[in-house]
Amino acid sequence: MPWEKTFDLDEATDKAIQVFWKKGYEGTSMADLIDGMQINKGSLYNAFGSKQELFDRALLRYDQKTRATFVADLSQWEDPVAAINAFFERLLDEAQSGPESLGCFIINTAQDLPNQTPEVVNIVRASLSELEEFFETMIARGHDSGRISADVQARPTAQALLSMVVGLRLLSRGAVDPSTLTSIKDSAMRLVTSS
Amino acid sequence: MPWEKTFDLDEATDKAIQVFWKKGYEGTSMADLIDGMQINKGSLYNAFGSKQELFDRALLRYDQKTRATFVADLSQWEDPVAAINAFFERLLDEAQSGPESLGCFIINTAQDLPNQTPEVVNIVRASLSELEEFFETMIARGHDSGRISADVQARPTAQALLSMVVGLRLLSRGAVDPSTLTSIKDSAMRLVTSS
DNA sequence: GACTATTTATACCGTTCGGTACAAACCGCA
DNA sequence: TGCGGTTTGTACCGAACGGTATAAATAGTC
Repeated sequence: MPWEKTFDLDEATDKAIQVFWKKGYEGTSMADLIDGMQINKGSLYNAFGSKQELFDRALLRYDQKTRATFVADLSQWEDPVAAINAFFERLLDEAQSGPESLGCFIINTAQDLPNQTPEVVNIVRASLSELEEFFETMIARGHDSGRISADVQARPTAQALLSMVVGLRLLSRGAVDPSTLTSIKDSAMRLVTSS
Repeated sequence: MPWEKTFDLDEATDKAIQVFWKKGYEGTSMADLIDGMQINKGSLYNAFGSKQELFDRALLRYDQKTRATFVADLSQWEDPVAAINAFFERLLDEAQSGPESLGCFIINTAQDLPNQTPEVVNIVRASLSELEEFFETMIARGHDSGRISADVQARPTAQALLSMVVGLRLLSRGAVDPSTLTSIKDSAMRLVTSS
C-alpha cells in the first residue's frame, strides 16, 4: 500500500475558503483557486471533483470551523448576556482586523441564494437557523436566571439579532466606517437588555 | 436631422435592472441582458457602451427610482414614527409579493463591494448614507415633537435601523420564512419607540 | 426620393471559462 | 529495485465570455 496523500485536504480547503469568501462562487475562477490553493489543476480535480463540490465543502467547513464551534463554546457560558455580547464583539474584531474585512462567508452566500444549488441553500439555511436558535436559547436562559426581562420575547428578539448580525456583517465589507458597526452592536445589546 | 431614437433608454435600463438585480454583475452575461432587455446586441453597445457602464446606469437609476423618491415622500409626512414604519412596511410588502423576492439591488451590490469599481462603491455608499440620514432626521424630528423619547439617540439608532434594513433585505432572498421578516420589522420599530 | 442615423441579424474576434488527457517525475512501501 | 498511486506541467477540449464588424433593412426629415 503506497503513498496515500501528500497535501492535506483540509488545509487546501481552508485556502479555497479564502478565495470563495472574497469573490463568491461566480466571481471565482478555477485559475483563482489554483493560485490561492497552490495546488495543481490535476490534483484539485482529483481531490475535490469539481468547482461546485469544492465550494460546498468549503462552505460547510467554514461554518463548522467558525460559527458552529464558537456558538457551542458560548452556549456553555454562565451569563447569557455576556455570551451574546461576546458574539457581537467578535464580529467587530473581525471587521477591524486587517485592511479589508470579508464579512461572513455564509452571509455572503445567503445574499446569492436564488442562484445557488439546493445543497448550498440547505447549508446556509441551517447555519442561520442554528444561529437564531443560539440567540433564542440564550434569551430564554436569561429569563430563567432573571438577567433578561420577561418583556424581551425570546423568538422575535432572536430573529432581530440575526438580522443585525447579517446587517453588521454585510456592512463591514467596506460599506460603512467602523464606528457605525459599533453602534449596531450597541443597539443589538439594547434589544436584549432593555426594560 | 433624421430619426433620433426608437426604443426608450430608460425602459431598456429598467429591464437591465431586473437582470442585474437578480443575478449580480458577475452572474449576468451579455446574453442574459439581450434576452431580458429584448434589444439587439449592436443597439445595446451603441446605446450603453459596455456592460460596466450599463450596470452603473442601472444601479443609479434603481436607487433614484425606488429609495430616493420613496424617502423623499416619507420625509414630508407629519408623523416621523409612521414614516419609519411605512418604510419597513414596504420592505415587507416587496418581500411577500411575487414568488421570489430579490431583496434590494443596492444592498445586493453592497455585499460585493470589495470586487466593485470605485464608481459603484460611491453609488452604494451614498445610497446607504442617505438612508441612514433619513432615519436620523426622522428620529430628531420625533424628539422635537415629543413622539420619540430623548433616550433614543438619533445617530446610533439610525445606524441600527440601517443594519436591520440590510438584514431584512438580505434575508428576504429566500433565507428565512416571511414571519421572521415581520419580527425583524417589529423589533426595529421597538428600537425607535422604546422607553 | 435622397439623406442620415438606428435597428437588426449574423458572423466573427481573442480570451477565458470549467474540465479532461497524459506523460514524466515523485514517493512510500514491499 | 520494482510496483502503484500522486503530483505536476502542459497541452488540449468545446463552450461561453465581452466586445466588434458589417451589411441589409428601417424610419423620420429635407
